[in-house]
Amino acid sequence: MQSNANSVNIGSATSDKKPYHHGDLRLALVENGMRLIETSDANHLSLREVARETGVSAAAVYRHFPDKAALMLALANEGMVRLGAAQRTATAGAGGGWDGFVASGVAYVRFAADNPALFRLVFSYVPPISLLDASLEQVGSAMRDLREDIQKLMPAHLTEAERKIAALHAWALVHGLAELILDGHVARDWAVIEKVVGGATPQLEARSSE
Amino acid sequence: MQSNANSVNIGSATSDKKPYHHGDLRLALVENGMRLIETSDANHLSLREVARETGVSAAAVYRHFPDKAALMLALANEGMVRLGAAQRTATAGAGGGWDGFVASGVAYVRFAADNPALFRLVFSYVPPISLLDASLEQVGSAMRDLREDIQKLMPAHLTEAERKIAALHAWALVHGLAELILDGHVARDWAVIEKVVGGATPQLEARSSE
DNA sequence: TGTACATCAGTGAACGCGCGTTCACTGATGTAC
DNA sequence: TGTACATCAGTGAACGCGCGTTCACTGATGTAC
Repeated sequence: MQSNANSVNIGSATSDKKPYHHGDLRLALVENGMRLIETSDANHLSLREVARETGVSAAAVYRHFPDKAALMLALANEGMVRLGAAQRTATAGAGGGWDGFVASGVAYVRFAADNPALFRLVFSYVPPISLLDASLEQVGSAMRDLREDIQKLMPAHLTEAERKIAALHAWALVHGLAELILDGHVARDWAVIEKVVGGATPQLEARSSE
Repeated sequence: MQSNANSVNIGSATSDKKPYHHGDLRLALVENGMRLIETSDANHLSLREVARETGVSAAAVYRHFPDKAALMLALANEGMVRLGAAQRTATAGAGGGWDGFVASGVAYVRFAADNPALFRLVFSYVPPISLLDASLEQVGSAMRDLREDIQKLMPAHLTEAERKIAALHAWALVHGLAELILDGHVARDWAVIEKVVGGATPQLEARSSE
């Protein structure tokens, strides 16, 4: 099945881009889109660019995706999956517990720093009108997994309400760090970032000394 | 000097937009730009749109700004100023101290929620290559003020290094909340947000119970 | 008070660009007889 | 084994769009004599 002989672009062989060989164009589009969005510094990815990179006409994309949003959603979904994987790897690597929790947070920030455009795509494309559309479901569920992963890592002695607040605090903290780094307001200083994510926050101290 | 009689667009009186009267077009552009960006839900503001809203040709903008980036920078600067003002008002309203600190953080989040496009413009347009350009200086300094305001509000008994970490923590926390709200991942539930910003974080508890 | 002139903030038409999307089409593939 | 045909994933040209920016221009304003 996976013969690599019958190239589609025999006619337009001038392109030096790696030509797409018959097989799964949908997959090739997503792969090339991911490569583009990992590489690119701009935070705008166009359908034509993905098609161009894949060595295929823009119209060909419409055989596999109803519109641009659907293509972007596929990329966002893949990004979401990778972000989750990076976090889980980090948690496991740190041996769980508090260190694992911190490692997971740092991994979140590092993922953003390493994949700026992808990170932004994930969070801007995931939940627009959310639950109605079926294709959004899988992305939505990846996002839900991420939230639940955070909650699972919370200290066990907290009440449900406390866990919710604490999880949101943790998420917002790493998300804010990520965004500030991407916008250039905060340096990629991992020693500092680890301290911020893992360190004690001043709030408790301030309260107790009030 | 501020005669309001000599309208510039006598010829094209078909427009029902409030016509621009001679005076300070630069100011009018910024004002209308601010109104547009406060209103708009999209996070893209075009030079032509601002000119249109002001009732003036797109080319007229170039009498007052060298290019689009300069216009956007002016808007970002104004946004920065307003954000700072909102925070200082909130701090003062809460009477300083810990409550003031929390109020300042909540004001930051609320400002973002109320002015999504403006908030994003501020943070994306402020620091690109930063210090080299003179017009960037004023925006840069407004940003510096904001950071210093945060640091000033930190508990006094911390060391310089601790303050730096703590300030970054606080900033990242509210910034992350803001972004997550703008992307629709977190609800505009101000009771919850106040708890997240003002509440004790789980980190310290987790560490002490480790 | 009147005339000649420089200044300069605006106009509006045009430019080239890249975009998302549509459309009639082509040519290879696989199946039915 | 050979022929007729349906399927369908691709092409490439075209569409309309809004954008940022440039350009020669116009017409009001203020000044010099």
